[in-house]
Amino acid sequence: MPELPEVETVRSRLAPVLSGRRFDRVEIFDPRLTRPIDPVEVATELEGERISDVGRRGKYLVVGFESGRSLLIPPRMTVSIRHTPPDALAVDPYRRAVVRLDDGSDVVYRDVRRFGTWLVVEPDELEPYLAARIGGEPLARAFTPRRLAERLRNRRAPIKSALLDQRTFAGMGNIYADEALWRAGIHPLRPANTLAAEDVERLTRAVKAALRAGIARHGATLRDYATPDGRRGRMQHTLKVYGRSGEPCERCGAPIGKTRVAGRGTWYCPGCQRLDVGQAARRSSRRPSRSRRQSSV
DNA sequence: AGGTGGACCCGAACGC
DNA sequence: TGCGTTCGGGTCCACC
Repeated sequence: MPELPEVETVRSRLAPVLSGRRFDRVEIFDPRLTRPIDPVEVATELEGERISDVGRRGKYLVVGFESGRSLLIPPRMTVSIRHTPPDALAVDPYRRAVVRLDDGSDVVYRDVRRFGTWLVVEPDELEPYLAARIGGEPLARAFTPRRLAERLRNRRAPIKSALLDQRTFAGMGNIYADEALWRAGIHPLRPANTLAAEDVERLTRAVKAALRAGIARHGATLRDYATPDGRRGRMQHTLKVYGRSGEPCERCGAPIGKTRVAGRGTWYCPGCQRLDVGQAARRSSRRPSRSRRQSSV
């Protein structure tokens, strides 16, 4: 499920090869992709547009054109985007769109579950559209413990629910939320507004570290996700808790547990992500030095 | 108003 | 072996 690290990996691979290229021919095979707008209308609109940049906001891929328009692509669950020589890939039933660029190469868009969408927005529509849906970028300098604390202050929901809410900040999904909470030593069910300043500080660092780890390994390929050149990510090999029920926590040795939060499968360490009060004292007694614990985050 | 759960999708995993 | 059922997960939306 593409989250920020996966979308960022796709963006960084596509940007150098797409920038300056023109959409020569656009074929959309699935009307759901552009619903409620007619796919032929969207395809016609896109043909002739020249790409100025390939950006990202949260989990949205943002293809910017020289005209000032943008193509917004949230990959949701099962999208993969490949950049290939012309007609290089075998046709498969989940191919939803193909763009032929003016250098003859193809951008092939695949989506098994059809949750992904394409939306063309005018220059003045982009920011309002995004602002209504997502908060700030967690890897930006402006994402500080103070900022995060503000976003969590009035929220009684479990901290994991708050992390999955894209308006808290943009880009967390189910995998990296669990990973960040493990790194911060915070139980996923902890009410967000009960985090102490120190907890929020650790969580801020943990969020950045978890996302950066994902980017460094080109994302996590659990099933459908692939980089634009067709390779798998490597992050799935180094996840600390996600999908690891019963395996020993690498920090305290307790078997990783699984529960359900906000309707999502949720993995955590019952040993070092305690829900009860007094957890901070117990946790710090497990680790000799504070600086060492921070370095693991 | 904040929070929760169903709908949308469809392959994989599971159960009988 | 084969079939029906359940699961999962990002986002929107109805409902509490």
